[in-house]
Amino acid sequence: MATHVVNNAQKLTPVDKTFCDLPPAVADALEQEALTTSYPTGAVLFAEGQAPRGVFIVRRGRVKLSICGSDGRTLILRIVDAGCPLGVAAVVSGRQYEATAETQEPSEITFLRQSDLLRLMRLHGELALWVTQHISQDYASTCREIRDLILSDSASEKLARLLVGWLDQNTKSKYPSQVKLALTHEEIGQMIGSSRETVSRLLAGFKKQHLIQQTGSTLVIPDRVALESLITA
Amino acid sequence: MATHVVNNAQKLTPVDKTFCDLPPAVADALEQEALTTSYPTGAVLFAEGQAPRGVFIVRRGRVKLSICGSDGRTLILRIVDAGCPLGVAAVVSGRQYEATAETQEPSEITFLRQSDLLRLMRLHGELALWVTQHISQDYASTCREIRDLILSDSASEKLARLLVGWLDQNTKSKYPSQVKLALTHEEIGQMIGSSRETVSRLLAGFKKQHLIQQTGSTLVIPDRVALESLITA
DNA sequence: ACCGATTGGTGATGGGGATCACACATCGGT
DNA sequence: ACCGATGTGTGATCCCCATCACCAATCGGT
Repeated sequence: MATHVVNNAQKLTPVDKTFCDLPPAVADALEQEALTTSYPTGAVLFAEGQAPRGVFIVRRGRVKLSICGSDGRTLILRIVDAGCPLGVAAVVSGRQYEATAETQEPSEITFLRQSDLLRLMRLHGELALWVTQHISQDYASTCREIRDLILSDSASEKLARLLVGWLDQNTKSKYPSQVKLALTHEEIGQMIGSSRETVSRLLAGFKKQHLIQQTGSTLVIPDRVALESLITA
Repeated sequence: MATHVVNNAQKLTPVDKTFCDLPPAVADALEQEALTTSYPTGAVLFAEGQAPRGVFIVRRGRVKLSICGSDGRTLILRIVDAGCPLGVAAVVSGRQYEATAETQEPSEITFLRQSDLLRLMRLHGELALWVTQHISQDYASTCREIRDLILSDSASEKLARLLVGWLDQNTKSKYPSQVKLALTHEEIGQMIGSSRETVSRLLAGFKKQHLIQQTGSTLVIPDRVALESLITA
């Protein structure tokens, strides 16, 4: 694991992002009922198939959302950053959690019980709307995931798409063509539905074609367009 | 197409299912604003990528929900029966429709404009909740789809799972081990992410193993357990 | 009853990637 | 500085299934 860049960037407030884009009144109401806890790396917030207990809101850190098949193989749905709620759909619908949530670094996470969330949703229309928006967003991103993973389907295309996607999250950073590689090859494989070895080989190939350069855990993508040209292929 | 079983079962009311599980007051309000139309087979209600105009509620008939990849291949997300709303997530989030909706048989469909839905949601808390529930449901089913399609991944396993799924929708029918085959092999392929030929071969194989019998467009699955045993494999 | 169009069956072939098997690198702790 | 654990590089092999190529069967309309 090349991770553990333990955040030293934010020490202004105890918790940097307040409750996301929620109006202060609602945020306060949430804060009243909620419980914020620190978790170490590898903590499982909830597991696929469990009955919903409540929602978890990532305040600091990163959480891996994954599902696993009958044969034991794992697919990572997405990596969730601070500001995002987890398990909302399950809590609202009362069905079991659709995926497993596991911290990828030491994280601070706010928990809100199912009953409290539902009550507050009834009280605050904005909260209900916020919840609904987030679920739709998750739905949309899952649909994209399906399309990308099933209709591709060369592994190199999927990997290229993943890398380009990472670039897109970095547009505001100082070096927008750099990406911190916070995942093992195995995990990358679990994101694109292929094996560790294939990822290794593909990355090597990309380097040989000068599509990427790697120094330590930093990836540089000099020519984004070249990488994108693999995708339509 | 072996379809066109044009429903002769329900002629009691002009539209059988009223607005699903909605309380009458809300249903009436919807009916006020909504517009119900008859569509022929093959009509496209909305297409992946379009800006959301409103939601479509299937009152009678069946609608195919699909996405398509850059290479033109198609994946059918699910077949939607009467009583279900379509395009809700897109309308609520304001993002583009995530999939394409196309009628599979002559259908009656109620359309409700985006602005009207949002206004009514604000007025009727139950409606907002209903919407949210449906989106969560779609989200859950999409997650299942991902798991089944990516983590399987022998094609026979996927097909077996599909067949068993069809059985589950029939539990209340007179012959719970029979399934009306309303899809072409090509479409089945698009549901499990494989080719027409593979589906043909697999079905032939299943017949040879006496896992299924087919007469006309009726499938009989004599031993559900045997079929399920393919899934864990 | 005809004929074009859509659907279904089945062989042959090839390729992409999973899997197995090792060796090397790197990390983290005591 | 050592050593086990974890992650990475790369060859060899093999098998599933997409694809191509045809033909048979069935449907649907006039």
